[in-house]
Amino acid sequence: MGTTKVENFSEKQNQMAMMMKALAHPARIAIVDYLLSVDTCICGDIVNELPLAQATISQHLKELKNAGIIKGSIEGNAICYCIDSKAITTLKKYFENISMKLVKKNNCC
Amino acid sequence: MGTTKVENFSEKQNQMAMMMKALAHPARIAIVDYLLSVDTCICGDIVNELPLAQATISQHLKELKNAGIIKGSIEGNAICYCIDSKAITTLKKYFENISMKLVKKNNCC
DNA sequence: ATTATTTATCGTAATATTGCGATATAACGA
DNA sequence: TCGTTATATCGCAATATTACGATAAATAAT
Repeated sequence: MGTTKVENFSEKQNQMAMMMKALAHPARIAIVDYLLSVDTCICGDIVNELPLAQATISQHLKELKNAGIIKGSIEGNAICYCIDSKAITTLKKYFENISMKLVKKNNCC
Repeated sequence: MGTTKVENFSEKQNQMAMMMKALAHPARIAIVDYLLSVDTCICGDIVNELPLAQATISQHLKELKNAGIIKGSIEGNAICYCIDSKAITTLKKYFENISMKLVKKNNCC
């Protein structure tokens, strides 16, 4: 136990859950916030922006990258991170679809 | 350690992360899927729909309810659950806002 | 070449999550 | 009242997550 029973759910459901999980932490939301706040996506100073140790932030960035929320490319000494709009579009569509379906329903509660 | 350093992040960031966390599990995505698939929100047969024990599903429903994703009202013997459109709107707007900001940016990556 | 800067990884401790059987609670029907 | 049905809660075991210091790796600057 303790393990999610992934095999019982659809590919899409698992994928959706994975993306949500990547954003299910305030530090990772803060990272996304920060990436949006800067003009270009050339960064490398995320560590100074967040009140967490460098190792911790590196771990959070890895999770965001694994889920496809951000992507990073090596820029000389530092690494340039930015948001992957593809993932955002998927998530946006997911909620827009739910929203649309809810309007069509006679929500009794 | 092991605890999220909630105090270091904004109210909004923590709230956003909490909602995402509620959806960060395939079973909970499946529950939302199911609630959308039925016409009315009068249910009470979620347990038969998912390949998980009743205790587990009850726990997942509790988490969704705590995060404000669903709401439930007692309907005689059973409980009527449905999606709370308020939460969905918040999440939808969050991603629409990111999407909009990304368009305005010269994404270099 | 040596040192500084930046990011990743390892190891580890503390805590959280997942899942389920067992049991409790509460309303319904006979 | 008594059994049935629906949901919640408890307690526990297995596993995952969070956080960080230490250290590694890789490039930049001197």
